[in-house]
Amino acid sequence: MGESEKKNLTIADVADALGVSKTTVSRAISGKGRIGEQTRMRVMEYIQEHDYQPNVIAKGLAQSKTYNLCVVMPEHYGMSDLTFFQDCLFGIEKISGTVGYDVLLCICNNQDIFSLERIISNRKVDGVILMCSFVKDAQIEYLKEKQVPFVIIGSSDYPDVIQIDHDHRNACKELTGVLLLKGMERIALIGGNETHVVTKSRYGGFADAYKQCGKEIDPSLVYLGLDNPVLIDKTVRELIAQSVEAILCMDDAVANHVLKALREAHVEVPQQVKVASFYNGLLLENHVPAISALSFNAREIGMVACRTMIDVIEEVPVEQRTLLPYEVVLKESTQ
Amino acid sequence: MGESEKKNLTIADVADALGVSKTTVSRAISGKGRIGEQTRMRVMEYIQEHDYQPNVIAKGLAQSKTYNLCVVMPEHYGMSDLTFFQDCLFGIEKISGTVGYDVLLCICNNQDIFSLERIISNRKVDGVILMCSFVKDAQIEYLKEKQVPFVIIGSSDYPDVIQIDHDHRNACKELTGVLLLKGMERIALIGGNETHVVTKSRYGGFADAYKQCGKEIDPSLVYLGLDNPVLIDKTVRELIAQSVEAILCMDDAVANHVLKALREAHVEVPQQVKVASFYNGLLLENHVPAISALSFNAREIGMVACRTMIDVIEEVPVEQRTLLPYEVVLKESTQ
DNA sequence: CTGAAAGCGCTTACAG
DNA sequence: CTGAAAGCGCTTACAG
Repeated sequence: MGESEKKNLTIADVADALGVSKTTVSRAISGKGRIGEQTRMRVMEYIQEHDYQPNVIAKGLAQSKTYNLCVVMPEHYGMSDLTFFQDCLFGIEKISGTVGYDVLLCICNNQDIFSLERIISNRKVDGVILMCSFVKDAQIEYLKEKQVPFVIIGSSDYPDVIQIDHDHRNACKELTGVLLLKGMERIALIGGNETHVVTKSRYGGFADAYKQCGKEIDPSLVYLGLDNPVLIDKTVRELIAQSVEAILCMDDAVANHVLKALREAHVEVPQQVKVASFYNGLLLENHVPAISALSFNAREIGMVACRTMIDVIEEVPVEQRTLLPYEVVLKESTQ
Repeated sequence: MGESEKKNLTIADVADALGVSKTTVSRAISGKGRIGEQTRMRVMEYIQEHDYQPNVIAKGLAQSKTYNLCVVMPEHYGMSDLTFFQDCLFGIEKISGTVGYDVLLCICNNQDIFSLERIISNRKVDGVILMCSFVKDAQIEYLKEKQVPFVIIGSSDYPDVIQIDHDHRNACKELTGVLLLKGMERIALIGGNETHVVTKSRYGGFADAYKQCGKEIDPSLVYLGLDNPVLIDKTVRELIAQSVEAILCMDDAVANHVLKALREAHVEVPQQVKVASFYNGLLLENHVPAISALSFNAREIGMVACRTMIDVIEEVPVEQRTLLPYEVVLKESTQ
């Protein structure tokens, strides 16, 4: 005690101190290979007392492992994705930490996966988690080519990719169904980046609800790909002119703008027009009136994705696709 | 070509292929040590053609380096911090990638730095960047004790810590000054987490402005530590009753609630009360009326912090404190 | 200018 | 049950 503990202990140090071989120490620590209970105890005790910390990098080199996961975030994000990615990331980090893996961050956009390529060719990770996937996805194509284990958060039409997703389709179906059951005839659907796979799922759910009720979608009320406030404003005014009864928004950033446009046009929610969002982030949290929306647990999906990724790395069998539950939260805006 | 390139090339492979020693190959690649221009070229050519990728992990082990940076994000965040952290992170990643470092993510709160301890004792990083620091900061104390190189984004009263910050104090002084110069007498200041160092800086700037004008702060108009909508609501109502002329908000999440409370009380901005924010995120982006606010470049501070961290690691001298510029953006809400 | 050898700190057949 | 030795893929004095 009181020693200047500048130098880190190595496995050789503890072997020497105990008069055993490095092999024995290694075995005591890893639990692999036969070893006498006595010696094991001695080693563990010494290690505890002298605060020996194995060098994970060296261990990794010997095992051709890194104990790192790469998680790739999209470079471009909107206000509402952001909290999703953040919470999701926290979920990933939470699990990875508990099983001794670390998270290496990678920022990509679908046009430029240079950053991902660097990390992979540097062999810095054992697997990668894609937080965002696209209809045509350069990341997926690259990872498949390089035969790097990966999972995606979301869905994908690429074959053989391991997917962890929320059940957006059924969620959207259910929320749309609620409005349809109220007898609404003129329901608009707006927003949604069409390069994202989730946009297809959401639209699919919307369509499913119509089909189930035996009604037809009115294509003139569907505006996909609206990605800026000015367009949304304009669209909302058009919808009002067409005496729309309800507006479904692809996410709460869209909903936020829709609500603003409605307010400016002095249209009351929910009295004159009902509004709901297909994704519920922090943005609308304190809105008055409270906004009906789908609710997904971002942290949970991160945790499940991470668990799955590690299973893949450690070669335990996993489901090809796992679908997580959702909540339909009906509030004032659809009443 | 066409070969199944399952096995990665090693430095030994290229040495063999070229009939030189591993030493020579290593030197050709690293540029360190004497080496004939001829042989250097031969090595480089071979490497290029056969797409040899050095194993960064092995290199690191030999050099006792990791080529990883740890960036720690706070676990708890508000809507307005979030875009800051995100952009900042992107700035860090941008620079780190270009100089061959990767970013290891760590989530901490000031009570629980377990995650950071794990990464440090696993020796997974060469240095750490703290994106958020506290008046009493367990992270800083730990890193100093362990003698791990680190820099912080923000300011700190701990001795000898390398700080990269925006000049919040002068920024706040300037914005407050603008209102004071308009002849406002009753300016309120609200919001701000008092465990954050930046809250002190902001308040300091606010106070500086008063001092410069030879006026006195009215303590009954200062509400620090307001961290929830309900409290903000209540406070805004009190302020209205006290016929406040302007409300300065510590950040735009606070501003957002203030604006909402004002709207509900049918108080017009800026006609009856002026409003401005000391931090400008995405949240107020499209607000009507447009909100005056301070503007800081989060991506830039991330880049500078990362550059500084790497300089520290590579032992090039750095400034103890670097202060980045700000913009005071005056819009409708203070006119 | 070039190379043989030891070393970074672990793991893991192989032999006893 | 335990250990000597080779190996993971690099770097770097040291010697020539």
